[in-house]
Formats: sequence, C-alpha cells, structure tokens
Amino acid sequence: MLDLKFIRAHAAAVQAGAAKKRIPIDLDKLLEVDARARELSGRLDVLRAAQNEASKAIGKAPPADRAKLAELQKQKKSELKIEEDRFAALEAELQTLLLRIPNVPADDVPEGKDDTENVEVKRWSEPRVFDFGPKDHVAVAEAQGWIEFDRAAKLAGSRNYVLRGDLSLLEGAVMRFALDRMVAKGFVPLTVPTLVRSEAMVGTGYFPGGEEQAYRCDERDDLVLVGTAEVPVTSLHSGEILAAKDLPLRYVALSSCYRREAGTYGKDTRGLYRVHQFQKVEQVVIDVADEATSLAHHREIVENAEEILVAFELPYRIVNVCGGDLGAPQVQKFDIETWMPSRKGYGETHSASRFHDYQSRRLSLRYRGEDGVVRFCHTLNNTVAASARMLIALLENHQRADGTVWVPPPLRAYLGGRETLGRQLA
RNA sequence: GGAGAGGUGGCAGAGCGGCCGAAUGCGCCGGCUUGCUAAGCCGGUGAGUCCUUUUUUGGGCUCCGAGGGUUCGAAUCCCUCCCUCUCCGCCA
Repeated sequence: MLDLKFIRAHAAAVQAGAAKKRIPIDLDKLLEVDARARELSGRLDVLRAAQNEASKAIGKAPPADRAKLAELQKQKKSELKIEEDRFAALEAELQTLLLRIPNVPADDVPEGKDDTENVEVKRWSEPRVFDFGPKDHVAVAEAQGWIEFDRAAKLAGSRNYVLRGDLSLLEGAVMRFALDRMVAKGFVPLTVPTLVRSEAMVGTGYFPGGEEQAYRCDERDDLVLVGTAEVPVTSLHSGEILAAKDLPLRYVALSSCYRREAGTYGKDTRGLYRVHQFQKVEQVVIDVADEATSLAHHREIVENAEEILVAFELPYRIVNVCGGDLGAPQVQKFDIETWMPSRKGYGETHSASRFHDYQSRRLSLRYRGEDGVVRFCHTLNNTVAASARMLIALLENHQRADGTVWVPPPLRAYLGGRETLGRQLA
C-alpha cells in the first residue's frame, strides 16, 4: 500500500496514477475518513492521558480513598470506550480503503488500456523460418507420446496435463538449469511453502482483488495455494527490520504455481499455454529504498531472464507494460515474450516487476539504513523460467521435420548429454 | 490426534495487578584508557503515531505473539486464536 502521508501530499498524482492503470478509486472518501480518524485520534490521546493520570493518582492515594476515586473514573471510562470504538471503526475503514489504492506507475509507463497497447522496447533474434510445416507443441508432444490431456482431465479437470518421458525430463532440465544459473550469480536458493496464509497474499498485493484467481483451502485451514513463489519469498522477512549490511537480498526459488484461471473460459484452451499448475523458477530482490538502486535491480533481473532465453536460442521481445495492463502493486513491469510459432506471435513467458515499498509496507518489511533510520525496503521480482510456457517455446521453435526436437547446448548436460529428444517419425 | 510447558527489546533472560516500554547480561554505537589489538571504564542504544521547537530538544498516545474481556489501572488475571518446545500416538 501507499504511505498515507504520501497520499495526502500527492493526492493528484495518486488519482492520476490510478486513472492510468484504469483502476477506479474513491480518493475523496479515503481522505475524508483519514481526516476524521486523525481528528478523533487527537481527542482520544487527550482523554487517555487524563485517564492514565487519574489511574496513577489512585494508585498513590491512601487505600481508604481508592474506592471512591475509582467510582469517579468508572464513569469517564465509558465515554472513552465509545470514542475508542468509533476510532477503531474508522481505522478499519481506512485500512480497507488504503489496501485498494494502487501504486503510482512510473512516468515512462506507457498510456494504454490493455496488453494490446504495451510498447515493445527490445527484440532479440528472428523467428525461425521453417522449411516444413511446423506443428504446434501439442502435436509435437503427442506424436512422441510425451503429453496426456485426457487422463489429466480425468484426474484434475481441464487445463491440466501429464508430461511423460522425455518431456517430463526436459521440464526438470529447464528448471534445474534456470536455478543453477541464478545460484551462480549469487542468488540464494530457497525451498518455500506454496500453501500460505492469506496475510502473505495481502502482503504481496494479490489480495484484496485477486481472490478469484487463487485456490483456497476450506475453512478448516485458512491457507491459499500461491500462483508464484514471489508470494512466500517476498514475505519471508515480513515483520523484520533488516540490517543494511545484509542487503540486497537476492533469492531464487523453484516452486509449483497454481492458478484458477477464472474468467478465461474459451481462451487458450489448447495445450500448455494456460494451465492450472506449473513449475517456475522465480527471482526476488529485496533492497534499500532508493530509486536508482531499484532501477538497476530491475535491469539486472530482466537481463537474468534474457540470458536464459539466449541460452535456449529462443527469439524474444521485451515490452514495457502499459498502465491499463499493469497490476495495482507495480510501479513498472516489463514482460518478456517468447516467440511461439503456433501463436504466430510472441507469448508472455516472463514478468519483471518493481514495486518500490508497496509490498514491504503491507508486509512491514523494513531495514535500518546506515544513518540509523528505519525504512521500508524496495522489492522486485521476475520469472527466470516458467515450465509450461518454456516447454511450448522449446518444442515449437526447436522441432525438426522428422518429429524430433533439438536440445540447446546448455541443456544437454541436464539430459544425459543428448542433443536430440524423441525418435524420428518421418 | 492426546498430555504438558512456553511466546517479553538485535539476542539471551527477569518481571506475574499501579513505582514497567520494561531489570540484568551479551551485542551494537560514541567516548576515555592503550605503542597497536584485546581487556577495562563511562555514556548511549526498540517500533509506530501525534504535538511542540528553526535545528537540537521536550512531551502525549499506542505496542511485551494476535484479537477480545475483567479492572480506576494489565507484560502481569480471564477467554479465543496463532506459533514454538517436550512427551505419547500416528505416519511420509
């Protein structure tokens, strides 16, 4: 969430930012509740001070007089209680409103209503020109007996899949390669819970608002399946005050990711593009509250992802995500889209976000600066590799006319040295 | 799942109705001492919020796992929840 002081001082900017994101907010309501709460808070402090002082006086009075003095205090107490209840109600309302205020997008976030207006900022390599009719990833995989959708549906419904044989191994190879690359860069690998309390979802900005996209356990356990390791990893140090010397924290985590994909019926129904469960290696950076540092980290985590795609020899482009396609918590987001022949276009495979202190304020994730001042951290994250979509790109871009699939050199060590997956079919 | 113990400042740990935002030790910061280092000595050292002050400063309120209750007054008593530890059971 944003700092209330910031909102008060920059109401116009907050309003404009929300408009850029196409998120309706009632800022006047928030400011009005805030003003009332602050006014009441001042009065409450005075009342409480009097109450505290009187109670202390009773403690010091001769025991014989205490009952009488206490009787007087009892009456004042009920007045105080009424004001305290009113204040608590205002605070709760304020908190609810505040959680809904989106972060202010950066100036260089493009205007635009949805993903069709994202602005391409970089393109690497060229889509391959096939000298045969390329298949989509489903056809490539089914021909090799690598994928089963019917049985997966029997087990878990639509948008699920079973990987079999080499494709299952390829998934593992991609994940492990991505993980190893990041560890080599000094990122600390973490294995984290993927079933989390809703506080972690609120803290990272997915709730309120994203409840429909998350699987939730029943009332016996108030736990939510995460859609990304970003949630547990960014929440790892919530409630802590970190030492400046320990920053930045660079984490990488491989986890399963779960997405309900509510409201996407009929969209991307074929294949692995939009599925309920996949594996992902995610990178998270936690550092000091400094714009330049944050921007440098943002570039760094985008480059980390680019290196993976270059290693896999997969053409990609980077888009600067426009206001209307940006989530509430982000200041800015760069999506990396990888070429997918069956889509005749680029499909989103990575999402690199920076948040300033939006998440850390919700998580109460702070650090003590060199100057001794306690501040909220800045957080950032990006995909390193997400299994399902990376498999689409690898199968489709590296398929051969004979039905086999070429393995990019860096992955071979993870596949017993093999340069080719599958048997010749044609 | 059953039985018990406990959650206090960066850490350890005392406090178990008012003198407690909190002893003591360690750590950390500053100073003194010292050829350098260590040891020693002195002082400082939680967070949030509001008010005051040009800055320094001073003051009010809130916070001792979370939420509720009892009381004039709660870290201390009661209730609910969360978490940790020990023993038993079950199990990967």
